[in-house]
Amino acid sequence: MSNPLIMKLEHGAQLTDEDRAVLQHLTGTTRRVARHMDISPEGERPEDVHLVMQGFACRYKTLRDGRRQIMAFLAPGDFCDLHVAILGEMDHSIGTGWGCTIVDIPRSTIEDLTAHHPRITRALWWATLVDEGTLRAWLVNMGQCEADRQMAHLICELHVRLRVVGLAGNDSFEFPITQEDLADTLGITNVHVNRVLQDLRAQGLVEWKSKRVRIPDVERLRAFAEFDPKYLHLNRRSEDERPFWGTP
Amino acid sequence: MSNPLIMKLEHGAQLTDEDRAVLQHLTGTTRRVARHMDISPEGERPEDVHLVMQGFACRYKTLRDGRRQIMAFLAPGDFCDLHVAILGEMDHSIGTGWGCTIVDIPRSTIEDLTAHHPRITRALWWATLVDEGTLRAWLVNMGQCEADRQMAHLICELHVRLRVVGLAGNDSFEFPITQEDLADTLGITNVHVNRVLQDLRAQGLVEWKSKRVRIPDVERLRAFAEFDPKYLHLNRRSEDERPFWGTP
DNA sequence: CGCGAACTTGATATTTGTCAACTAAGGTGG
DNA sequence: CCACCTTAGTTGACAAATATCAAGTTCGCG
Repeated sequence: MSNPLIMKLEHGAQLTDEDRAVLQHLTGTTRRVARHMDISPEGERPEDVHLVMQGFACRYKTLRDGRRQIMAFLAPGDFCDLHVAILGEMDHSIGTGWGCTIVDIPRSTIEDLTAHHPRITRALWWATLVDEGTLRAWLVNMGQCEADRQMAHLICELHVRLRVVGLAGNDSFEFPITQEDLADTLGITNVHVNRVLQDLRAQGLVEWKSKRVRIPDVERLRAFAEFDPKYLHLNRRSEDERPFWGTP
Repeated sequence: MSNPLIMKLEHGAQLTDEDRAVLQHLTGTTRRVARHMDISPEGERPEDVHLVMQGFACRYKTLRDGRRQIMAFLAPGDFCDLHVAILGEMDHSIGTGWGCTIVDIPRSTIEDLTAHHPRITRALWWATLVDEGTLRAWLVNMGQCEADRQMAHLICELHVRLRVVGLAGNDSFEFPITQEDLADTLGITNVHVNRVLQDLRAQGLVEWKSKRVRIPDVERLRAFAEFDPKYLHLNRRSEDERPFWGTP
């Protein structure tokens, strides 16, 4: 079983075999979205809920003068717009930075799900609240840290999140993003991103070569970034402690 | 009727008279919390849900070296930690910057409420999702805007939010916060806050004298800040359009 | 192999931070 | 009601972080 949604939600609630079966058979249309396309543009009132199955999407907002801020990376197992129905319409856009596979799930399917499966409902709200916690962590990061710490923190976060869905090894993961996109994420220029990365490489904290990120010493990078994964609220952490924290 | 919680939730769902009556009689212990006190410290697993009734609280996180980032201002009608039970424990702190009145509501009371009043439940989730939208707006603001725009944007947001609960007039409101706290909010130094404020004053965009903020020309400030209140998802906006947008 | 996108580098400008002093405001005890 | 004292706000000189602009260089793909 390698459904990223299930792998993720296991960390947010105690699922039963029945819950897992229900999630495994969530029906929807699977489609491949090419790079630089919008999945769900700002202002729309989406009929479907969108779930990332493979690759990465991102939440972003474009300002009038063309500047762009990326507010979240959406990895496999992440919903793009789960509860947007309550708010009415999207106040930002969802795009694929680099191409990904999406499942479009009718809103009614989700409503069915939450009407009959309380543990799943709870897990879905857990995921939403973790998204909010992640946003808070990004805000702290952006407000209080210099660019090198910010970058390191982001890498640490991605490492943990991708491990949860089986997409990161002990010390590395694929992350096909340009330095320009990173700049729009951290709120700095692409030139500065480049310099910061070189600096991290020179310090031996990060290797980042052609879409693959490697972290030679996870503990050292976490210390540098003052990274504490608590905000991700991965409740089954005890089980995963060993693999998460690297070489035994 | 001037219960700020009801005034706010009216914007998130269609409440009935019965809903309003239930909210009006929400039971809890009212207490006054002095300035610079914590209502709900990081790491705690609070028994009660905390609702601000008067004055301001803030969500914040302190880093090891003492730097602090304020992530939200909590005004009358705002819950501090409504859904924290799902996450397990607080990943940040709630404090009173400047003294406020809080109602401690037992978690069981909230659970009763959501079990029997679907419209209220929906309104409470709406409030949580708006908090998340606000956080996204702050992130965009912080990532893409210079300090003067950030400050202007924050003032525009507070103006709208305080109008909703009847605490702001057409062009002014009370906001008892120090420049130091503002600095921790925008991620800049207090010295820079001071200079930015003087700049805004010189441009005639904002008056801010002894805890009272006045906006001589709301439209002009909004244009300067590129402020669009859509992210606050105030659904009854049509009714309020006139007073919100100033002189007819 | 060639072309466009992504990445890298250098020189310089702007924004913001740091430090340190000073002034104004508000609250308290005499 | 005043003197004092603490806190908040203001100012200036200078340093550091980051942006801007412009020109390479490398990489990956057709």
